[in-house]
Amino acid sequence: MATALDFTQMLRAAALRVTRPRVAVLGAVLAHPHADTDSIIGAVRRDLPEVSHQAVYDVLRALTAAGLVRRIQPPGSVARYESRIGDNHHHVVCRSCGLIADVDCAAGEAPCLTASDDHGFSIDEAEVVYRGLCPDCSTTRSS
Amino acid sequence: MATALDFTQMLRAAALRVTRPRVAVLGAVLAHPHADTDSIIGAVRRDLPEVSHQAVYDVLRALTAAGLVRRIQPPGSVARYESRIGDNHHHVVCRSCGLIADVDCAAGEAPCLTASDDHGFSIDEAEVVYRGLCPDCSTTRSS
DNA sequence: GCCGCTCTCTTGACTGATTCCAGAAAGCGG
DNA sequence: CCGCTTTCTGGAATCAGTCAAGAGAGCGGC
Repeated sequence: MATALDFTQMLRAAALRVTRPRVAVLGAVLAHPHADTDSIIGAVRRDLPEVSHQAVYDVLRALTAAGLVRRIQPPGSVARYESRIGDNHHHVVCRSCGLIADVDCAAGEAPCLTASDDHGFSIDEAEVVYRGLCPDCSTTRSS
Repeated sequence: MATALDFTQMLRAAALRVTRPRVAVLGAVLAHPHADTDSIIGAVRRDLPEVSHQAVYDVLRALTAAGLVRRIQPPGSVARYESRIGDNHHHVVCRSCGLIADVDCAAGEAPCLTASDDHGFSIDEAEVVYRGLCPDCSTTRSS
């Protein structure tokens, strides 16, 4: 498991100031993939009870801008953050319970990045959201 | 161009009551693809100045449930509605100006529906959002 | 064509996530 | 250790979307 020291180095590497709230938020995101902002605030406050939600929002934005975390916004849900970055993976969202799981890109690389007709757009990223039922909900529903 | 009569028939076919607000909303969505809720309210009020935003939200939900329109929620934007349904197409969103364009699925059918590892999920839909710069913003930025 | 049932629309208040602001506090380089 | 600059705190504001109650309107049967 990553330690506060690792987080410190990650922050420094991104040219960000190292503060207690930042280390805590970074640790929370690493520890809870796909956590929504509220959960992150809760996790952070277990270490630092006095952090304001404001600080968390601000830190998350800074981390996102620095590329240390990625922000995902599944339809019908609030913003979530994850720490797997740079590997072009996508997400499955359960229609019933909202569970999110990581999925590697269909062909192992980035086939979805190429649209058949790009309308003159210069596309630099593609995000894929699969919708369906997670194993649990699927079982419950069919039984 | 579709007429109020066509909308009436579409509503009846979907077993929905035909009301003035519904015809107007359906027409607005057909006329303005990718419009956000506010724009739709505005468009509807050009015909029926007295409709409440509530009615529009309600109608949009009814139309979505009936499968007459599709709701899309690009990250960083409010909900939008479109009338192209059932053809598995996706969207390009301009990072700079927010413009949205339709894109047919990369391989002409539905390759993106198959995830390499579905974690036991039963996937029934995939939504792809391409991110990039539209021609206008691309030109402006590079010049 | 009229009646009544039921669904839909209007009005207005409310929620919950996110953002804006100003001042206090804390990290970093020298 | 100092001072500058960024960051954090606390509180208020915004904005999309939702909830609720009562008035109004479509549809099916007569």
